[in-house]
Amino acid sequence: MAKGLPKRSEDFSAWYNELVGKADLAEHSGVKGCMVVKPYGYAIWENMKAVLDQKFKETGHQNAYFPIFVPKSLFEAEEKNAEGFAKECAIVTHYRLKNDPDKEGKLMVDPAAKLQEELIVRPTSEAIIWSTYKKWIQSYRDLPLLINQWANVVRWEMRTRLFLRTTEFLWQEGHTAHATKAEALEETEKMMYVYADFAEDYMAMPVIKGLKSESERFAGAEDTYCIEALMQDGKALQAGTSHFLGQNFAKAFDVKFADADGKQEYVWASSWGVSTRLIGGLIMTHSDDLGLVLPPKLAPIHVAIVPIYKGGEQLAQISEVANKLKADMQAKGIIVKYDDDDKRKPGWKFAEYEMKGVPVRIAIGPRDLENGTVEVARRDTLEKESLQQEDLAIKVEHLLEQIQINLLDRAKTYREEFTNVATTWDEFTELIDNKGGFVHAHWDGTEETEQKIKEETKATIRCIPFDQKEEAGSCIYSGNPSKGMVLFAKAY
RNA sequence: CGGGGUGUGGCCCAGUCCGGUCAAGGCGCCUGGUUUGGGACCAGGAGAUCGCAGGUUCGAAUCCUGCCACCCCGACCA
Repeated sequence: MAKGLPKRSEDFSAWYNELVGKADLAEHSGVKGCMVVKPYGYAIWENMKAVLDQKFKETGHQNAYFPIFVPKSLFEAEEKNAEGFAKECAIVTHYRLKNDPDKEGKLMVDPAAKLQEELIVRPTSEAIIWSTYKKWIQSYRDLPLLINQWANVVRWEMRTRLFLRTTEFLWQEGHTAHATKAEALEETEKMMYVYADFAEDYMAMPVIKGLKSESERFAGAEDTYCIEALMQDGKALQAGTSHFLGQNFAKAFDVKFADADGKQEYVWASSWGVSTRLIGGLIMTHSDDLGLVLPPKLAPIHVAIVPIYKGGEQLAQISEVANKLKADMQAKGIIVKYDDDDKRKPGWKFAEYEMKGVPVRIAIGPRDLENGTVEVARRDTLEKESLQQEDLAIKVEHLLEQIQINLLDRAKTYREEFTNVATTWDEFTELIDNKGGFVHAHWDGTEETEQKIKEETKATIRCIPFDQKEEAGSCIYSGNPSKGMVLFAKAY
């Protein structure tokens, strides 16, 4: 593993890219815009997935799986949704290759194997799912229908970045059907809270909950709820969205149900999703110039134990202590790696576990054998202290809790520092251009103004925060009346 | 889609302008030995049709033509 990372302060983008590689999270594949998620990175995703999956089930959802291909005729049924995604679709047109008569050993697309109807590789699954729901829903007794799917989707973006925006990515998408508007709205909001709780409690990533402006709304939605996080470079990251779809998809796919009075009604819908992008958010929220910093609740390894020894005999003595401590910690559900690999020196291992963001490192050497101690180093603050071996598992358990709390606190403090209010256009541009971060400002509510602000500053409305108070003001750009402030930032 | 790069052992890359012991170096890997409290060292060893296809030439990683792929910066988006 190579040494050192670029400094965040000098080139945040290069820092991020190199960190992803050096922490062994993912790498570029031979396929444009597509990544290989490596075991360590995938382990983080699995941890995220496990927690979210449980939360979805606790809120009454079931998992199912729908096809990756969407026939074009289904795809185009909900017009706005289709239009929104049309520019970034991969399309299957043929189903067979054959030997190329002109090029020995090469294959070509068999023109005889052209599909009658093209298949769209799902950029999202509303179409295929709602065409299925039509068959599943007849009566109010079939509602609510609460389904989640873990899947891959493809969006042919112009420009990609590992985890943050890849052509293919992993995500979950919830698709629910309800008898009433109120119920669908409640669901939409509920899932946004599930995401927000996950972001804060597990990722230690504070988020702002709010509503997207019309132009930022999901294609085909009536309303998009979102959680927005702030990265260390002052840019915002949309970390999750939950959409109230109204009856748009029900109407497009003719999904009606008989209510208790036998009257036919269109069902109400929501959809919501988070993706492997969360890993990008996790990285950019906590990590430092030494590498990844992971919150204990999502770290694949909680504790790495590094022996420091001279000769096999000493190693054996240390291993005895290490294995006992490891067993104690494991009994408390702490994931421990005892790294007695003789091919690496301690210094190398220290740097390696720092790069990989392991929350706690324990070193045990001859001094410790004598004193009955171990050296405990925490990744978040880089502090080291010597602790007695007695009750170490309990101490480490507490330490992991503290690290989890500290990471969230630190991220909150950072976000507070980089959240400001602008009352004039000058203040606004000054903040956006020079300081970065979130900027609260009055907006006249028009798409035109939103667009102009974006053109002139690159800042977009991240959301209309739920906890924003209603107050009369005047738009920082147009000077027209505003009903309240909204949240601006440059975004990923 | 514009702009800029890159493609050479598993990885990072030198060499390309100026064609000829040029396929160099570092990391990693294998063998042996010494080491081990912040990325060890010594000795020996294995590993490359220089992105692909043509062409020029006595001779091409190097020059010419065409193609392909990926990355980075923007516009578009999760």
